[in-house]
Amino acid sequence: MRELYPEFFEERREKKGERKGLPPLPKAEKGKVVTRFAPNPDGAFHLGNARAAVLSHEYARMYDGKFILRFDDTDPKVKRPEPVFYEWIKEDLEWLGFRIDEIHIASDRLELYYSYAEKLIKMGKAYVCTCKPEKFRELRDKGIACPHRDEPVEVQLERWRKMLNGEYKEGEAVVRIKTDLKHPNPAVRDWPALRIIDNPNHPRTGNKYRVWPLYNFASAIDDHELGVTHIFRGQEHAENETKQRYIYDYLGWEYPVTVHHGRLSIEGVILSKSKTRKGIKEGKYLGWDDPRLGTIRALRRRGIRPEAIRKLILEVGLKRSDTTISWDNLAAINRKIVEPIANRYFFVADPIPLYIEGAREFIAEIPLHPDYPERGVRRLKFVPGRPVYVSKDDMKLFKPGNFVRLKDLFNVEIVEAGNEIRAKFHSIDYEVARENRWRMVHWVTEGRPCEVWVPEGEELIVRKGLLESDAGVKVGDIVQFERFGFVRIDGVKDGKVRAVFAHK
RNA sequence: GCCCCGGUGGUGUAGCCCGGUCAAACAUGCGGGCCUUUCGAGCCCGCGCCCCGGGUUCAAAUCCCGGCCGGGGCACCA
Repeated sequence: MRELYPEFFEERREKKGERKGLPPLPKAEKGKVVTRFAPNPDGAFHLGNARAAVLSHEYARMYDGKFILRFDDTDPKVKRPEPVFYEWIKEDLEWLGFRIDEIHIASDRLELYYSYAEKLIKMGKAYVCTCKPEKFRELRDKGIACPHRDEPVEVQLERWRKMLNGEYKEGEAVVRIKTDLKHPNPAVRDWPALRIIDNPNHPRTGNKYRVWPLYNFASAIDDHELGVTHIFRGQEHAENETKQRYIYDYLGWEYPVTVHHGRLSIEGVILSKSKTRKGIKEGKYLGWDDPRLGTIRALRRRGIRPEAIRKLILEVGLKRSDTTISWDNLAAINRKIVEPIANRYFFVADPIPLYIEGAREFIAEIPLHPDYPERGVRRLKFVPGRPVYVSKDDMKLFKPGNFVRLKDLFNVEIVEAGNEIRAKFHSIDYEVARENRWRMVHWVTEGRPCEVWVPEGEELIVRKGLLESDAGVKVGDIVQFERFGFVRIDGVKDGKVRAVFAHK
């Protein structure tokens, strides 16, 4: 069939073919796409945020456009920004391989928001409401205008001045955007745009400003002012669009194209900012880069490569439903990237001495990477009378009468197995082990102390053991501990090595 | 309670807009085999999915209605 009518199958593939990369973006023109990523610097950047960031950046590049990083740091109180996170977020984005074309910080732009607030008040599209919050909510739920809504512009401007000059205290006045009071969603009705914070003590502006815009106001204005054409954000923002569109309509602006994606999480990895912050405070987590966490820094610390994160997010795409991917999935992507670069070493977890009788001195030469002999070898020296160490994990193989091959060394017969193991030399050749299907184990002679941190859900398991003594590892290396898994070297101190487990 | 979204193998996606070529594709996972001085990588074989019920139609994963399940929003947070 296929041979007779190749065109037929060709055509079919085109119509229903595989999607390569991201689908085209609506209303996107080469060179004119502007996207942005707008985090609040109140915590570390994590995989969940990375979805919006990667999509935004990827599309900006796909269309030769511009990618903007904007810090939405307009809440000095509830979600307080911290100086360190401005730096970290930028670093993490760069680590992911992003080219950031512009950086803007909302807290630098307060005067801009003020000018638009005033403009909207003058237009009669916004007003200063001095209702108690509960009172307003009550009216709003009934679809009734609050007493301040329809007062003349001069009165509104006077109140606005009082907000700015401090005559109103925190909680006493708020600027609201007029909307349809009968809007089916009560949250949309006359939503708040700017509020007062008495002692903001903002990390960047201190107490210079007391009137702060709320997210929907600042974001709506900035997206327009910065020329953003396409917005990618989580579906939790879908209803904010309804609110923001009022401003766009009043000012005659065109609303950007929006894509709402679902939430992205990884099974068994903690993402929540508040949970993380709490855990750190209580000493449960070591910090924002604790390997159990899903922050970009934590993933990096575990040896996850930036390409893997990007590829994962692109694979998940723009689906609107939430996705929880399994660690296996990320691991599979990462393994392909890391496998060719990771040199091999023997790490023996929970070492047990193995005494061998009848063997001569022998030096095992093992390639650093089996596929790249040019990288050289490591040498492990066996000395008669001195034990080698094997892992307790392999204990089931060490039964008297069993044969095992010490990888790249020789074959032995187990004589006795307990807190230490006795064996006698059998033969050198690998072929013998292979023909008899003897299992192979890794080992070290002296070894240097090494511990591997293995994150498992809420637990961080520390595997202590011995790493081959001459292993030339340095911090940041991603290596494979043979038969154990891929790890990233996290610290080397006084010859002691600490590694963080990535995956098998 | 009200207002939005979603629901394709164990997991993640493609296909749905424009019904047939979809007893459904890709990746991962799992089982088995080959190869290999790693239980790694690679190669081969196998397993496994259209939430349910109606309707429209010659024909439905795809369109319509209802149900069920899941997520999100309903802050002077972002």
